Amino acid sequence: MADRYNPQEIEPKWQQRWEADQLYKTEPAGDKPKYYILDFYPYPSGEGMSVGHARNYVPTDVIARYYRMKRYNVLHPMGFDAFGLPTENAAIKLKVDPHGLNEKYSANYVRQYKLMGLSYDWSRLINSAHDDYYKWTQWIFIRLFNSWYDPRQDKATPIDTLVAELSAQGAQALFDYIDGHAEGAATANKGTPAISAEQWRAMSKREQNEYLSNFRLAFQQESTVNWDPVDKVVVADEEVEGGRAWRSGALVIKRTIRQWFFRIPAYAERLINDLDTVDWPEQIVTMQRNWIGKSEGAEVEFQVSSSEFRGPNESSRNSITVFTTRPDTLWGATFMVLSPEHPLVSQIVTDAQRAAVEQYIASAKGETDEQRTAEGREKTGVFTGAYAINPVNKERIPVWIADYVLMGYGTGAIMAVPAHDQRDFEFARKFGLPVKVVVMPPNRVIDGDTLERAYEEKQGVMVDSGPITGMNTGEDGKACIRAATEYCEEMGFGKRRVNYRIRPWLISRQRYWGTPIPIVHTPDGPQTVSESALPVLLPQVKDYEPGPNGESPLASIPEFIHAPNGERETDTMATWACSSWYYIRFADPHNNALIGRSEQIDYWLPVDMYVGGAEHAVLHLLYARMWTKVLFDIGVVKFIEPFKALRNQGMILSPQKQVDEKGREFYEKMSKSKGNVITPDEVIAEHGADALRGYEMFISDFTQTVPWSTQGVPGVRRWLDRVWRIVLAPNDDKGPAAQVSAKDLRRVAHQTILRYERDLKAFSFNTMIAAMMEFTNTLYKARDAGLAGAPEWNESIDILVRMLAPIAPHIAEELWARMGNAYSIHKAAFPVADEAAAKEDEITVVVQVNGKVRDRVTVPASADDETVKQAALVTEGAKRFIDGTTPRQVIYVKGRLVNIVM
RNA sequence: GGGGAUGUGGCGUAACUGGCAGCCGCGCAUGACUUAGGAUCAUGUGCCGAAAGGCAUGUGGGUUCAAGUCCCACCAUCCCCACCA
Repeated sequence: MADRYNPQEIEPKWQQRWEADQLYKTEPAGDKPKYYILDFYPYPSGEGMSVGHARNYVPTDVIARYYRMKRYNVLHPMGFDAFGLPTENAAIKLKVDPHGLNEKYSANYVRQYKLMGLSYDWSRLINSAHDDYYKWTQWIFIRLFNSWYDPRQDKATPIDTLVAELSAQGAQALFDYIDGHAEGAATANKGTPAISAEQWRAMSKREQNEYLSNFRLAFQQESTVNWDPVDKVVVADEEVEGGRAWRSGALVIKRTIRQWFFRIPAYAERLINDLDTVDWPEQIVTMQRNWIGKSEGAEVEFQVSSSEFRGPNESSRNSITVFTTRPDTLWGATFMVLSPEHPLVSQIVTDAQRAAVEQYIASAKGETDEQRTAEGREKTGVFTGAYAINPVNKERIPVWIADYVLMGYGTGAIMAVPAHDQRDFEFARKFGLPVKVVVMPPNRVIDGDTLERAYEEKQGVMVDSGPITGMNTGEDGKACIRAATEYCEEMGFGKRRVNYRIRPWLISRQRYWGTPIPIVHTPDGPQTVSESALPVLLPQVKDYEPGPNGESPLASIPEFIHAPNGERETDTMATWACSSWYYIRFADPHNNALIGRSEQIDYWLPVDMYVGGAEHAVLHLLYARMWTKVLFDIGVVKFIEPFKALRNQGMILSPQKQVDEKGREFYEKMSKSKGNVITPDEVIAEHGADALRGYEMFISDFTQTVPWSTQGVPGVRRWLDRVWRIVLAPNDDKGPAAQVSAKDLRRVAHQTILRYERDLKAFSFNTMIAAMMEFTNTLYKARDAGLAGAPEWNESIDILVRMLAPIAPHIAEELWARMGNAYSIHKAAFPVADEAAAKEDEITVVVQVNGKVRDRVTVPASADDETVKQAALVTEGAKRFIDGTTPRQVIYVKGRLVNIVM
């Protein structure tokens, strides 16, 4: 009798041996086919990992191990997203250095990973807070700063090319091109003037730099941003949820500060189009598309009526440009609305309305996003006193300001068509403005009573609409929109325009624990630190608290600020910057001279399989895609999408069932504060890493959110125990005799290989484990049939243990050794399925009468259709129902069933 | 308001192209072996019914020889976006 399966004994033993032998060290780049499988690198928290974190690490490890056994050259690395507020806040609270905390937390993560038997190549470990890493984050920042997006080449280009163009011919040709191309607007900041070459040359260096920042891919701009009063830091739009900051949960307030941005809108079109080239979950692709928010429509220019205009400069002609997706409803525009922040407001407001307008602007500024967008909130706004002329029908319409028009979208101004837009309608009703119907739904007369919900009608016939009167909007309404746009273009007051919802990516943070921005502010404007001077090191500080007015802690260190040519930038980069390129660094992680040798990058990238949580759908995954495209444009990488395939794992919840106030059952997330965290450490201590790994895969469909079950791990442990016994002691504890032939056993073995590989590639890990359990059960039956020791038996055991190796690497290694094989099973080949052996030679066909199962019949797999039908017709179950009559129809579904229709 | 997902035994789930609903596991029941069992082995386990049989995949319709799967309507839950013109 063999000794018992004891994971506590064999797991540490093999883990030490593997580490000593560097068993999982990546092979050098070469001609072998490669497979790069990557987990979202984690932020290492002081709490360590829960069993929920292992939900993706285990399956990716299984895949990595599988591809190694399939003789691929596999890159499976790990790193840490170490910068950021949680560590910094912990450091402030504990009054310690965040550098030290980072090392401590990361080391604990590494310990836990090793405990789980994960096969990362630890020689490639990276940490985004180490200066040999953030040096290259700074290097990319410099490239962004020194680039702009040339719409004529449709790519990022050195800023010097723009400087040369400006001094030679000015910006007019560039802006003519942008105006003529509906998609080109995101190249420059809104309102950038088209200066002449003379004007450019007359500018001071500082003014020139100021002008160029309208084009740079990394630029600083005064801007109203979300301010988190608890963490004392600005947060990006993407980090605000329901008016509250993502991390601290504090209500954000608006603040106007100079901030650094990346010009991600310039890449909007490519970020949408290239989604067609990736194998990602449909849901994530949709979310990215919605986030980028492409809208096609038109820009239309409205002249401000001169008779009412009493601005400081009587002779200037003001006009308001609006963006609309419904130019066909232009004839129904009965007023205009500007955003309170619109620069034209102060110029067009009449003296009589000035006080009211200024008061409104002031109160709008003081509001939080939550107040502004609260559910059911009534529209607010103020009349400016000015009027505009609707260019299509020359009607004089009033110009209002209201906070429901956002400065950040479109032109910050709209034409209001209350008959066909809900928001405009609500506004018109509140302030008694006229409503004019221009799209008449079929079979319906719109009068005062039915006006209320007229905007819900999407189709109809155009009325009172000049040249498009009488046109039918049709199925999609595109024809009228096209006709109206063409009319505007002919008449010269409008043009086709594509608009994107996505805003510049806010990247600067007024905090200590981040990558310093490699910029020096000189009298001539901001300049990048020279590449040879990188990295700009994060200095040691005594106090990590941000200043009372939100200054970075770095601002209080004179030695840091001082640079030969000016003052250093004291903001740091948000961690999104670090994570936007780390997957590239793994190709050549310790190169101090280059971001990575191109032969390494070209061999390993892009990532073949990227696995992590769906919560990063529009944050990290969008930013990383933009950086990849910039690096592609400037020739650093040769791929346009960083992650060929993406999969999202579901969350694991606490096993304790809760009941809400309505009596409904639910499960909570695991969290330290709720005291319901289950750690891999405790599970491994009791049942071993292999059982934990097995259950992480078996628990549910990979993408599903599911509560942990404390009963589940022992169930898998029991299976491993059964594997242990059937391999090492097949003749102990025999059951009653069973009917399994050697051929049957061999067939199941080879069928299991096929199922295993199919399920693994489909991320169907739960059914993959189920297939392995079934195979194990078959082996027990085969033992009871007296097959132990037969050649087919030995082959099956060999197959079983090899297939077990990716799932449960420790027990597989131990069994492999005890079977007398040479170390290591993880260097052995994966079994190859014999398709012929996997084929059934008999099939059992279900016999249905009128769709109900009445019998079943077993026939040779080679039997032809007629033979099977005849066999079915003469079964006892069928005969009882046929009862001498002739069936109307007999349907045979190959290998599955015969349906006799009476 | 817009977009998306999900709904199957007591529980986690499975079901390939429209073809036997419930694989695998948990739990439970009975038995065996045991000084003992939170070990192991065997058998059973959707519901109703003694059985024959009938009923079952959120609800109601439809298509089909055949529907968990396709179509229509509805209900419930969850996620994302949201005064985005």
